[in-house]
Amino acid sequence: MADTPSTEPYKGVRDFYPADWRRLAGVFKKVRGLLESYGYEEYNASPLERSELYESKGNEEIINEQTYTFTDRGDRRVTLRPEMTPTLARMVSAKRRELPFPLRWYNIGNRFRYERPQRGRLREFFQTDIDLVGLPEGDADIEIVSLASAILKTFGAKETDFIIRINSRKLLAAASKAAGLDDESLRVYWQLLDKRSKMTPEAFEEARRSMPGDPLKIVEDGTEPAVAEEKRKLDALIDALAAGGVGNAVYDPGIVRGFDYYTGVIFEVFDTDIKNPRALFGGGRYDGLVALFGGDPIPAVGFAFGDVTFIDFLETHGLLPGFAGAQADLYLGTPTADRTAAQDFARALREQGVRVFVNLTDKSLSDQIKDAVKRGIPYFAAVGSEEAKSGMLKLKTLFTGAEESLPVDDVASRILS
RNA sequence: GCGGCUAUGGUGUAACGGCUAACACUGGAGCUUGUGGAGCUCUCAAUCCGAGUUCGAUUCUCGGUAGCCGCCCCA
Repeated sequence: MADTPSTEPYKGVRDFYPADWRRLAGVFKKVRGLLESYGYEEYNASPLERSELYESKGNEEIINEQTYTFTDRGDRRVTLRPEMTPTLARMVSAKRRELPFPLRWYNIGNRFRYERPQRGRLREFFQTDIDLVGLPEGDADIEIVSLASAILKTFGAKETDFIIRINSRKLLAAASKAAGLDDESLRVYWQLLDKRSKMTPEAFEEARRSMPGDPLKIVEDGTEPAVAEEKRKLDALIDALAAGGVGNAVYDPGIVRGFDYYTGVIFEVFDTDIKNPRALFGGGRYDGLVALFGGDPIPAVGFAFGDVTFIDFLETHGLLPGFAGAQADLYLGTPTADRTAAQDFARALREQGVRVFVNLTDKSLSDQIKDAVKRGIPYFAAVGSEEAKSGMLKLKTLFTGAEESLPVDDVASRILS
């Protein structure tokens, strides 16, 4: 008994039964439709990557403690991808001479993080990554932030349901330089900014005063020319977004983001519902990442969002579509063990695009109807010797109970209409 | 990595330290061999693991494990 395998999935990962997967796949389908309407193409790669891909960038603690990393039988160090951006940068760099820039690429796939599961955080989750590669700051940033907004709106979200908080790494860097902070105090200051939303205003002000310099003050004063210039560019971005129909983007000095590779605009999208304070989307400009593989830098901007927080958001706001669906349109019942007639009908109907399910059990016809109802299949017809002879089907609409006799050639158009 | 809460059939719940661990739903079989979801009957199925206290532990204690919720971190 001790060796009986558990039916539980591995810690922090999920099983997707057909009803679960239908829901998730339905959301993905809608996301794909929106992205493709903007000319974005889906790419993909293996979840297995060389560990070195993550070691030259990002943050040491994340790589060492928060990834699935192991050594394969050939002594190669392998990591299950925790994010897609390095893979994208690697792929872009590898074919930099032949790809038609700018690239509009997206990927929907699983990511792995070795950390303790809690609300909205699992060890495997699905993430959508959207990137625009090969254009400098400016219109590309506007398109990317607009896309984030468009995805939410295509699910029916209103601008009052979410807010886009924007900051700029260049602005942070210029202000920090002007404030004369050394690297260590800079790190502490950015951490403080990151925690601002979790602090009371008084606590934040007090912590801010205890720092050796105050970059935020320099931004607010606007007297330092280099800082004022970056702030002006950020304001221009927000104005351009508003002009393009994205009215809920705001400057937020508390947006910092954890990764070192961001070089320009950074942003996060939040639910305006205070019960759900987690970031829904996050991203920014990373102009230096592709150059890590050699060659000239290729500028890029993008963002990503995970399925767990996204679906939480949709549910919270009553925006999750039903995605009601059944495994088939028509259930062909078989009164006897001879199912050849039913199979013949099924083949003909499938060629006309009907999803047909043929009963293969020995259940009574009445149980077969119950089975069809339980499965949510909308139409039922029994096929036995009578039907084989006449070529007529008695098509029953299970939802209403109505039954009509149709020649088999008319069944497909009736069901699909 | 740190802390809090929880753990009983597949699911949701019940059981002053004391009888054969109860109920509902679900699953299976039947009433019903060419047409409905109901109803009725029967039936499968559980105290997370390991110590301890006790005459006796689902119940109390400790440890482990798992889940949830926070913290850290967050690509």
